[in-house]
Formats: sequence, structure tokens, C-alpha cells
Amino acid sequence: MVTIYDVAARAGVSPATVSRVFAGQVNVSPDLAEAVRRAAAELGFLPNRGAQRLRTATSRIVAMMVPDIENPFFTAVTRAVEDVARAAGYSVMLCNTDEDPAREEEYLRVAVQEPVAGVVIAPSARARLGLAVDRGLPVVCVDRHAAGYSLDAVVADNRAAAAAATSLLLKAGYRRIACVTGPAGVETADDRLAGWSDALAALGQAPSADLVRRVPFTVEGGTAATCELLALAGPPDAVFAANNRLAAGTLAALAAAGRLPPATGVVSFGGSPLMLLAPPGVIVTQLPARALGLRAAEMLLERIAGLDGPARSETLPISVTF
Amino acid sequence: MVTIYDVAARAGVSPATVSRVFAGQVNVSPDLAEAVRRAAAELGFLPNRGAQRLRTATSRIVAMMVPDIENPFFTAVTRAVEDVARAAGYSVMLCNTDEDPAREEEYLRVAVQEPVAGVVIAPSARARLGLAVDRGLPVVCVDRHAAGYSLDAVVADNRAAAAAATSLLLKAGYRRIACVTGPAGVETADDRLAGWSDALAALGQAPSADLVRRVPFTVEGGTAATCELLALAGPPDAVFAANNRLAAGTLAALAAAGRLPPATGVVSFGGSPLMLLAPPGVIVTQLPARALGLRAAEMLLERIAGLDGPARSETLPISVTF
DNA sequence: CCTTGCTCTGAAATCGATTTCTTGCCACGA
DNA sequence: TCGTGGCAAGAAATCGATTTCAGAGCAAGG
Repeated sequence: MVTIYDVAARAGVSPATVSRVFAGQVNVSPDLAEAVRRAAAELGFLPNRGAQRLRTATSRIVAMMVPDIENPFFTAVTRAVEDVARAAGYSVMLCNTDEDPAREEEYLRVAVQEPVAGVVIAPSARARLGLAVDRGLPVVCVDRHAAGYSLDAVVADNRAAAAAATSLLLKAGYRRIACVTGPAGVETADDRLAGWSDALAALGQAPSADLVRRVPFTVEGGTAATCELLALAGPPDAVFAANNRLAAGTLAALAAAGRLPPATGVVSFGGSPLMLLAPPGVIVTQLPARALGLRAAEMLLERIAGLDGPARSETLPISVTF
Repeated sequence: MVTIYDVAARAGVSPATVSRVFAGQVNVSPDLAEAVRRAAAELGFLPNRGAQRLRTATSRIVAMMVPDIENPFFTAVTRAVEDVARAAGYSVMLCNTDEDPAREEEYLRVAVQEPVAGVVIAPSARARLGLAVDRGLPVVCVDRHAAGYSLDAVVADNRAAAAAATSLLLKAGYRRIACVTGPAGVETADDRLAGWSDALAALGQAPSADLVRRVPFTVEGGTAATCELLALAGPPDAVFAANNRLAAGTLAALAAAGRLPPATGVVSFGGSPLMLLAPPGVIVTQLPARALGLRAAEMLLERIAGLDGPARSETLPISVTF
């Protein structure tokens, strides 16, 4: 490895001068600076970030932790975070937590040890963030809040949008609307269920537990839940699917049963490339994935820059178009 | 930050002893080791990886560089890499290159500077990997080879599978089969085109340039190309779409034209959640994304462990089922 | 001509871990 | 009783950068 000492020797100066040149030549004569730059180029010198980090206790990496790297929603959020971070000179380290608090904690441990400059996280249901938070590592939540910690967060207005989407089904004439959502305790699952319930209540319907299914946020979960619902004595005439994966599963089940829209009404809460081929009539709400990521990254950069003060929580609207 | 010195002071030993305890207590008396461990736990000590890396010149991070983080194929590959790496005690830093050699090089620079232990990369068409390769950083290619570098690589048998899939269309009775593929110079795009060509040639058809479209590997590209093809004087009766994105675009265009399968034959080279809702008759080849990632990660770990020898290139079969 | 005050440079300390080298201690055998 | 071997533990060097501090050189002012 070629070090600052090699460059110094070749340029005939001291390591201190080399460091100064790379830091932004305050008080370095132009000719020496030029000599250093030439020597560095000839040797292919690249500063060792570990050493920099050790000395300055700052880092140019942010960690992004998502529960499911294969969900297009989270990849879109990630991409936005990456765009902001890169523009500010940071690299992004992406970590896949699988909704598993243990994995999450393990990655947080790495983030602390590395150390990274900050963390953007979509926390799992019972996330343990103490490792990072207690040490003052800046952490910003995206898409979900972290229960028990007061942290900056930027989320979508799931409840209102879920209600709006459900209302669209009602307006289209569907009356027995089922809700297929994620596990209890997962904030987005609960909020969307609440929105569905709100919409029914607004029309004087008592939301019936029969028509609610809680399954993992997966295609298989959606399929299984929808099959169960179809097999009921009084099957639903519409399904509110609380995320893009569930909606895919629901549509697959409906296709198998020959009851695709418009025979059955469907809401896909959150879009996905999948919906490109969805039958007409499916109501797709587009989540503000990019906006969430952008804002979360901005907040994180502010905290990294030293912003103090109480935790901020922002809620972005979701446009429910048809 | 709590350091090894703090722990040493609290346990009443020297920093050297603390280090030895954490390294795996060779020649440390059990009682001192216990004291060290207790002190470390009380203080919440976590070793600083930057310092470790600086001293030992080893790192527990591997970088994964993909051209499109939003493509489910690459996320599946990534997940496999992550699984292998994690099992071996490594964290994965995921980098999104956007098929842009400049971005790629920028990330490689970071990888070298950090330094990471190794890199798994799906290189862009004119990738410049010298930065990493010249310094002896282990690099393994996945899904594509890196032109001009002799590196370990694990790829899928695109040409054979493309031929097989095209043959299925021929066997189903389609006769004017178009090919929508990626930009010239992208290995997977070229190989799949070659396979398509092979299949036609095997039946005595001369592959006609009229029926070939080269567009970016995007949904929009697939839609545009397919619209063009449909507008031809002699439109195709089937389309071989060389990747999952293109296939989605093709299906969208066919849907708009009212010519969905089986009216038009379609091959989707590479699956995606999207195909769940594809009309019956679409031929989907499943790429061995997971196997590619697993093998690439294994190869990388071998190189990191010091394996020497010539570059290895492995080609995994693709099962073309219908 | 001497002092004062700059600017530019280098020597050396520093960050937090690992590792070599050395020393202290104890046990064992002669 | 003394020498030798071996283990346990500490002191100090080290990794590659940054940064403080001090010194050299030079110009301006009295």
C-alpha cells in the first residue's frame, strides 16, 4: 500500500505537507503542492480511510437498513437515500434486516464499530436500537417509527390513504370489503388496517373481524389469506391489500378462482411493477417512496452536521388516484 | 468512545491483555480474562474496526456492486451473496452503479480506500476495474465477465437458454419471432441475441435484422421496441424479450394493442414477480440468481483467504421450463 | 540594526487497536 | 542452591493519516 510517507519521500517534503495538500492546501506554496500532487499521481496514492477515520473520528459512510431488500418500495427509498448521500460525498452501506431485530442489532453493532456517520432505518416491529442511539450515533427512521425511542422519522400518511382507497371501493359499489394486512405490531400494517376500518365506519359499517387477515407481508401471505376469504360462507366482494406484495398474492388467488376485477374489487396499497399487468379496475395507491428517502437522508445529514434538538416526525401525504 | 485502554484500566490490566482476551485468550489466565470480560461488558466496549483494520490490514466487509438495485434479479443475487458473506462473518456494502463506468469506478475507489476485503461485481459494459485489480483487491464478476481483465466469474448460460426458449416458441408454431434485447456491448444482451439467432438458424430461418431491437434494459425500452415491431409492415407473431424488464414492457405494449398471448408468443428471459399475473402462454425462463450469488461469494471468500491461481470462469445452466 | 509578525514547513504526538519484545515469576531438575 | 525453561503480562512500536507546536525565513516598521 502506498502511503502518505511514500508520497512525501518522492516529493521531497514531509508527510504533514502531503496531508495539507490533500486537505485543501491552506498555507502550502503552489510549487510544493504541485510536486506533491505529481508524486501522488505517479504512485497512485489514495488516502487510507481507516486511518483518516481513526484520527478524525468522522466517516463518509451512512448505513441504510431495510427489512426487505427485494421489495421495490424499499429499493426505491434506498435509491433516494443514496442519491442524497452521494451528492454530499457519502457512500451508502445497505443492510437487509429481514424484519429480524437480531439481525438489525447485529448490523447496528457493525455500524457503531465501523463507525459509520449515521443510519437510516426502517425499523422492525420490536427494534432494539439502543446500541446505536445510546452512543449518540445519528439515526433517522423512515416509513416507520421506532417504538420506545425518540428519533427523527419520516413516514407516509398510511391511515388516511388507506381510508381514501377503501372509500373508492365503497364508491364503486363494493360492500363486503376484506382487509389483508401485515402482522400485528408492524406500524404500517396497523395503520392501514385502521384506515380501512375508518372508511367502513364512516359509512356506518361495523368492520368485521371475519374479513380481516393478518399474514406476513409476502405474496404467499396474500394468496393464502385471499383463498381463505374466498372460502368463507359469506365471501368478500372486494379486498383491501395493505401492501404491494399482498396485492400480488391476492390477484394471483383471484385469478385462480376466476374472480379477477371487476368481479372483485381490489386495492393495492403501494405500487409495484407488477401492477403494470394488473387487470383494469385495480386501485393502486402510489407510496411516496422517493420523497420518504430524500427527506430521511436530508434529516440524517442535518444530524450528522450537528443539528441538535428534539426528534422531528414528518408525515408525507399519499396520493390516492384511480 | 470507550477504548481498550478504558477497559484495561477498569480491569487493572494492560491494553495488551485486553486485546489478547478479545483475540481468543492464548496465554491469558482465566481470572484476568474474566475480569477483562466483565469490565468490557460494564463499559459497553466494542472494538473500533478502523483501528483493527489499520493495524491488521484486514477487513470484514465485502462490496457488492450491481448495475440496477431495483431489478429483482440483482436483489436476488445480492441476497445470496449476503447470506454467504454473513455466514463467514462479513458485512455486505451494496453499491448501485447504474451501468455507469464512472460511478462504478468511484465506488471501487471507496472500496480500495476503505479498504474492503473484496468485491463482487456485475460489471458495466466498459468497466474500468484497474483501480481495484491493480492493487490486488480480490474481485469476482457475477452475471457478466469484465472485458479486458482476467477475473473469476460466474455467469449463466444465456446463449443456450435463449436458444432453448426461442425453440419453444417455434415448437408452439410461431414463425416470425422478434428479439428485443439490451444495448450492444452488454454481454447478456449480446449472448441472448446470439441464442435467439441460433434457434432460428437451426430451423433454417435467417435471423432478420428487421426483427431485432436494441434498447435499454427497461420497461419503457420494451414497450417502445414492441410498439415499433407491431407497426412493421410484416409484424412478428412472437417476441423474445431478453430480460424481465423488457418482457414487462412488451406485455404492456401487447396488452395495449389487444394482442396478448396466445395471439402473440412471448418469452420473458428471466422471471420477476410481474410474471405472476402474466397471461397464460408466456414462456418464462428462471435465471439462477441465487446460485450465481452463492457461487460468486464463495469464490470471493476463497480469494480473500489467499487462494492463488488463474482466473476461473463458471457457467451455470438455466432451466427453461414452460 | 533589531524587533515584531507573518507565512510556510517539518517534527512529533495522536487516534485505538495489535503484536513484538522483554521481563518477572515459578517450577523443575541437577 | 543455582540454572534453565516456559508461561503470563506489560512496555512500547506499529499501522497511516491528521494536527499541534515549534522553528525557519522573510518583510516591514521603528
